[in-house]
Amino acid sequence: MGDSLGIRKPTLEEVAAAAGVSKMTVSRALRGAPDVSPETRERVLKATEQLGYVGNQLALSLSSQRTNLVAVVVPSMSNIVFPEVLAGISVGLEGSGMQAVFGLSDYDARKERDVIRDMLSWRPSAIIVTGLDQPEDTVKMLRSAAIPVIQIMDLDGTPIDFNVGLSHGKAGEEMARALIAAGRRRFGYVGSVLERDLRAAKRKAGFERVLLEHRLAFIGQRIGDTLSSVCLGKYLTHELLRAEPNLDCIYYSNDDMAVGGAFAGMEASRTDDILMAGFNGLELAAALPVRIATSKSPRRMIGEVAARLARGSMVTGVPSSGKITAFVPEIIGIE
Amino acid sequence: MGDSLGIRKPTLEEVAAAAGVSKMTVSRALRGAPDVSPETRERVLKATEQLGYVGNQLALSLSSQRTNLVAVVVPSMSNIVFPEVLAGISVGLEGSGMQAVFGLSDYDARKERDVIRDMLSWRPSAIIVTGLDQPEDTVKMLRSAAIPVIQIMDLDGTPIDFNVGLSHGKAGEEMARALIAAGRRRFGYVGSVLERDLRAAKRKAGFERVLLEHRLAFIGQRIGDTLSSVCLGKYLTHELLRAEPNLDCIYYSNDDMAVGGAFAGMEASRTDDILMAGFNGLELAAALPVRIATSKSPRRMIGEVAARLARGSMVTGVPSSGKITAFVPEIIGIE
DNA sequence: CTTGTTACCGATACCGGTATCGATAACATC
DNA sequence: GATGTTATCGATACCGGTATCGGTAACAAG
Repeated sequence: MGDSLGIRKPTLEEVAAAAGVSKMTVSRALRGAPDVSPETRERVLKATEQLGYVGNQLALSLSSQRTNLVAVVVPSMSNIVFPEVLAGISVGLEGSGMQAVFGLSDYDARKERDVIRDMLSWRPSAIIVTGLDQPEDTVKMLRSAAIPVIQIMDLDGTPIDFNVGLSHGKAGEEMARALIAAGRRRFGYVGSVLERDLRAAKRKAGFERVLLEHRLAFIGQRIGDTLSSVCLGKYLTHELLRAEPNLDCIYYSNDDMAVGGAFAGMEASRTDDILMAGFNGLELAAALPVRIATSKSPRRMIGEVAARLARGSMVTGVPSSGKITAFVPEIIGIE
Repeated sequence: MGDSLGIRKPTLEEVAAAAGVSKMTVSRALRGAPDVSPETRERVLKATEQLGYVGNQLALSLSSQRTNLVAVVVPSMSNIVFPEVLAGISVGLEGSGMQAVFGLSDYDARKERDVIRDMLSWRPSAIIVTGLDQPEDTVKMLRSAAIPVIQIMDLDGTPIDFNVGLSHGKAGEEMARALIAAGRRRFGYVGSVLERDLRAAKRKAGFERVLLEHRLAFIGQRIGDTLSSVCLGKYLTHELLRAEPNLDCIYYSNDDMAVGGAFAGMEASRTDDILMAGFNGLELAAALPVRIATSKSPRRMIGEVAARLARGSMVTGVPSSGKITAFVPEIIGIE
């Protein structure tokens, strides 16, 4: 407990006593408000220093009726995507004095609702949530919070307030088009728990729409029942390659799975005649000894833009940018 | 702003008015305190429901003089290690009603101090920080916060209060011993910005101590000047292999770098005569088509234990477990 | 009928800040 | 000397909860 368990931290009142002024004057001096003489300010600052005074955000926020908190809810931390979004948010918040409070929903709508409720009880000045597919009661809660709701990552749906992301349906479509244009015809699919990762499901649906347009379809697919991972991707790919040896392309639910697929391809010596396609554009994918296709999602940027919107809301109550920020992922690794 | 910008959220007072009781009674009813008749409780709950009342943690915490916040400061989010620690913390906190507030230090001591200061102004009931090497003024600040300070990941140093992690010096030593026992003799090293990643530096120092014991030394090394990544590991490894073609083992600052190294080895067709050794035991490393050696660090577990300590502190003020929780990483991938 | 006892509830004082308005003193102006 | 102006500061009332104590009504016991 430090070396002073139980010793309360000094309050404004105590600093005031030490400086021989009222706490109101201390408050003004520390905030750099006018109406404080230079000498008094000096005395106050010295007393603050000596006592090691640290402001109390609880009292500040309660009193001033606004917090510098931004609530962030993401589904998972087990692949690098959401951490990078968080890093982007952290960078975007830098210098604003705002703090991110984060919670995990674990791809579970009920858990998400509970986490959001907990968050809202802190009266954050903005909340960033993942996706647009919250159930009705969650949406109602978010609306009645009367703060900007920033929905990130996804674009396919009706946003509550602000929306920063990309269309996963279109991303799937574009990838399919690019692969077909590159001559691929015999497609397989490898993914995992799509009923939870709705964005992956949207990409798959988009991909299939385009396949259908070309009178094509997935020849074979494997859906895992654990969270996506490199291991799972590798395992399922081995399975799929055994069952359908004549595939010339496999679309994966994301890059983690696709990298696993690439490893499986290497182990099966199928690196030349089959192309693995993922989603995200992980740094890892670029370093791979074999080429894989992927769509580069602007994860950091999404975080930064979301943070900017949150910042704006603190100053003006209304962010300056538009309601929807749409990104179009760049496809790389084909040809 | 939802559909009700500016509409203040209902307060206890308003719920009380709606239920026809005093706000004290509402407070009691909602907290499940005794001294409330079943009928009154019912009325209160209905009013709460109708108004969509959500408690105000600011007022609660200020009034009760304790928060359910746990501050967490980690250096980075750009590899999967710290996100997994955060996930562990999140899991460990589950059901306790506590919230994690997180900040990034970016491997920068000054930034870390500022972030910690900001965090402390929220009067968290515990704080989790990374490593034991905070400068004096930061330590002073942490001590005077009069809350449990939980230092994680590292063990080599003097903890402030609680310490959960492993000895990176020893981890380096053990890896060196294991590799030497397996017959490796001609070692190289690849790492990045060690003056910032102090734990990687400790591992390297430990590794070198054992090398010295055996009258060995790194034959060649490459130190990058950007953050560790798969790409960087691959690039530096190619460089090192060109400069020192007769190495039979390369020790890396972590698994990201080692995986990059493995890719370089594959590209240079050196998978049979040289072993790459990293640190962390990433899931990715296990899926690789080639074997690499690594020490499995219990990242999730460290997070969970830290969270448990934080929880304990909220109830009793003093966690029940011991002051130091030491893990010994298991070495895998040799033989 | 008086006196406890118990169950339930409200009034009041905080928690540690900020907003607002009023007070005081020093100085300039008439 | 009376008055206005400006700079500086303090007193007070909040913010939205909780802790604490006291009050009232109903019922049992004497």
